[in-house]
Amino acid sequence: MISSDVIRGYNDTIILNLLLEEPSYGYEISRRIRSISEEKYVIKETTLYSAFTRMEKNGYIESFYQDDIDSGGKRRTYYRITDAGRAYYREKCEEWNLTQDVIARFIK
Amino acid sequence: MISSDVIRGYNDTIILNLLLEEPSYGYEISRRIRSISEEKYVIKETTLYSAFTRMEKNGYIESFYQDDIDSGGKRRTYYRITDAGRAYYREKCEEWNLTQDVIARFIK
DNA sequence: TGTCATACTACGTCTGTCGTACTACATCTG
DNA sequence: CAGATGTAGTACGACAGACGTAGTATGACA
Repeated sequence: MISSDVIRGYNDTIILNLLLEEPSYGYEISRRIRSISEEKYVIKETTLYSAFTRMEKNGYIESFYQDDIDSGGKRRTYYRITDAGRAYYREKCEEWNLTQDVIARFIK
Repeated sequence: MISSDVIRGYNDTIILNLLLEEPSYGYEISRRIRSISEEKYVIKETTLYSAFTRMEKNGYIESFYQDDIDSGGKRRTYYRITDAGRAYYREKCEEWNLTQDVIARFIK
């Protein structure tokens, strides 16, 4: 099991990747990261929600409220990726590929 | 070009990798990282030297002084990897492989 | 003589993650 | 009916690693 700390700097990218498909909210994002990573990575709540705040401030995502019927009319904060967010995601993907390549030269 | 920040947490691993072969000192490590990465990664001096301090404190490396003839008898601080350092390096390599695999699932 | 390369050290700042704790509602279980 | 568990967050302070800036000191080279 991995900690958010070793993924530091790429939590935002992971979240944006999931928001590419459709708007979502904290708890769902959290569960999806967990299942996609096959339980290898469980993001901390504080890490997740502070990423939302930061990314909304940076204009990478936008929030809106939605009262879902299936959860007994519970109000959730949904997030939607913006064009700036999509651009940032692409940049981070390129950066990641470079980084990965560099680190690989020093790892056995 | 990559910053030390995106490699955060793996600078120590990179340094240890170079020390696996033979003891070395700051400036040389710096140049080797630069050349091995083909100028893609240039570690900051402060990052490098604080990594030395941290790793010596953790027992992963040991320092010794050597007055080199080829550099006009200049005194350099050399570092040598310890057994604990080798073990730590192996752990970090495994962690890296896991992390890489997880992040890859969220990167296009 | 001055600039460049070498070889560091000191100190304070910043960012992202973490730990802990707390709220609130719904559903499930004994 | 109570209490545990799952859902869906918020608040706040601590911490570690990287960064920026600056300064020291030596030797080589032009």
